[in-house]
Parts: sequence; C-alpha cells; structure tokens
Amino acid sequence: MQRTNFSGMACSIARTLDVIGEPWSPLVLRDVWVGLNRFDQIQADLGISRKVLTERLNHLVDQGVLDRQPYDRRPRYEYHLTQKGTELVDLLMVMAGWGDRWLAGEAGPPVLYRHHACGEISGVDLRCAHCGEPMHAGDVDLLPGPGAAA
Amino acid sequence: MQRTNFSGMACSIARTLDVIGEPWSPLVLRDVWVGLNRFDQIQADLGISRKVLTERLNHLVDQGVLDRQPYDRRPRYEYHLTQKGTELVDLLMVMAGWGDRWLAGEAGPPVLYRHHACGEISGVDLRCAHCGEPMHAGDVDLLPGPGAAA
DNA sequence: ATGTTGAGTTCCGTTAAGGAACCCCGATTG
DNA sequence: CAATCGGGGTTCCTTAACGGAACTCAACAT
Repeated sequence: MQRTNFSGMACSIARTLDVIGEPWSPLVLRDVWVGLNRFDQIQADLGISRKVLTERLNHLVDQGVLDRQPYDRRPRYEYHLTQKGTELVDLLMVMAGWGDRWLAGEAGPPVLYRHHACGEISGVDLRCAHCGEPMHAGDVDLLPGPGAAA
Repeated sequence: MQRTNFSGMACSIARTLDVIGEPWSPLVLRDVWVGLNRFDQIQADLGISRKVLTERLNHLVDQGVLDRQPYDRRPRYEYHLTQKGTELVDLLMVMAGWGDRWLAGEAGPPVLYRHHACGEISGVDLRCAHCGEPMHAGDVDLLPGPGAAA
C-alpha cells in the first residue's frame, strides 16, 4: 500500500500518527493497558493476524511506547507500557469518551470508568493546563511555534 | 488490504477508529479545523492522493463528522465540522499534546495553543468530569457498562 | 469559441493487510 | 531420551487499498 509516512511534516498530530496511527495499534495499546500483556492473549482478544500483531508490537517497542521483557527462562515475553506509552493512554480515554457519547447508541457505553480520586463513574474532560478552564476546539488560537517549518 | 472493520467490537475505541482511524483522516480533520475547507486546499496542504481524499471526505460526511455545503452556483463545495466533528477535535488536541511532549525534539513544538479564557500559551490536561481532579491511565478502574458484550 | 478553475473520476502498478500453515525453543512427560 | 506441548513468532499466498498521474465535467470569464 506504500503508505506515506508523516514524520516529515512539522505537525505533532502527524508525528503521533506515525507512532500509533497504523491499523490495530491503538487497540493493541488498549489491550496492554487493561492487562493483556502477552502475544497470544492480544491475538486472541483482537482476532488480529499474527503477522500484523508482530509488526505492530515491534513498532511500538521501537518507538518506546511498549517495553518487551522476558518472564520465564523459556523464550517468553510480556509487553508493558512505558511512561511514554502510559501517557498515550490519555488519547485512548478521549477516544473512548467520544465513542461513548456519539456511537454507543441505545445500549449505552460498553465500559465505565471509575475515578480513583472521587470514586465516581465519570469520564475525561479537557481543561487548560494553565488556568483550569475548559479547553476545546473553539477555545484556542493556533500560533506558529519554535519548531514550525521554515 | 481488506482492512478489518472494528464496528462489531463492543469497544468505543474500536468504534471511534472506524470513524477516523483510516490513514489521513485525522489530518483531514485537522485541516478543516484550521480553516482549509476546500478539496484542493486540503489536497495541496497534505499532498494526499485525490482519490484517497475523496474517499476520506465522503466517509467523514457519511459519519456526520463533516458537513458538505455548496458555496457557489457552480458545483463547488466546502467542508465544515459538525458538532460531532468539533468534539472530535479534542482528540486532535490530545494527540498534538503528546506529540509536542514526546516527539518535537530540540526544535520544540511546531504549533502553540493560546487559550482564549486566560490568554496564555498552554496545552490540554485531562480532568475528571465529575470532581475536576487529574484523570490519567492509572487513575481509573474499568467496569463493564450497560453496552458491554453479552 | 476557448480557457480556467474547483471538484472530483479513472486507471494502473505497488504494497500492505488477512489468513492459514509452519517453525523454533525450552520444558515437561513417559 | 524420544515425544509432546505451548508461547511466540515466521513464511507464503491472495486480495484490496494506497500513490500518482491523467482525465472528466460543469459553470463561469474573456
């Protein structure tokens, strides 16, 4: 398919897509997040081709999102989130929130999130890191940053 | 490539991926967000194949994320975000935030976000919609919801 | 009448996804 | 010590999606 790779673009969205934008990658990440850490567990859960799963896991490890570590003296490995990967889970939570709101339909959301701090079933909300007020699509101006294209 | 479609999964992440998970779709959405509303503008900005751009735009319109409206008596059309699409931009902002933090390197972020409410250059932060405290990967328990698989 | 412009289609060669079968290696079993 | 098992991948083949360039079409403009 000769997919274009986006890393040449001066765009953090494009760059992020080069890390987790390939098909299945976010779902692989989700599985690792919820505790499916082994190849066969993930393969069985997703029904993904073993070939593609191998490629995705390798890529995520190469990108520093997952860590591959042996758990036996036999050649057995587990995948775990790195710090970089853990922070990517924010993205998954926002995705899940949007899907819950717009795609869940009558049945309601398939998964609920209970927040440790307050004990309530809740969801994520985007706030300004500076002032704490809501921060959504219409609430920002975009300005060229130091890493902008020349 | 016969890409698997994820809509059968009882998972809001998978369902969201069916809407914007295809290659280029998030970048198309970003372009519309920043004011590139016409076919040729988006095509030139991204360097995407016209064929693929047509497919992506149609899909995003079908999914109710974009709205296609004529702007001339000639057959000319503009794409705009719907409410559903505007809320998807949250996802883009989180993506951009992660990319800024982990992939921007020495050069720094290519784009800065100025928050209208406080006027400061800032970024998004995930908070619990219920209590307002930070809400990240490790701060939640996952429970089966009403729409969980049988 | 001819040219231009925006918005797509069409066509073709390449490459990645899907799927099933196969392989490797260290343990365990008989 | 041969046979089996099970996790974690490879190999190979088919099919569909991408990339790119050329082509179409319907209003205008000159």
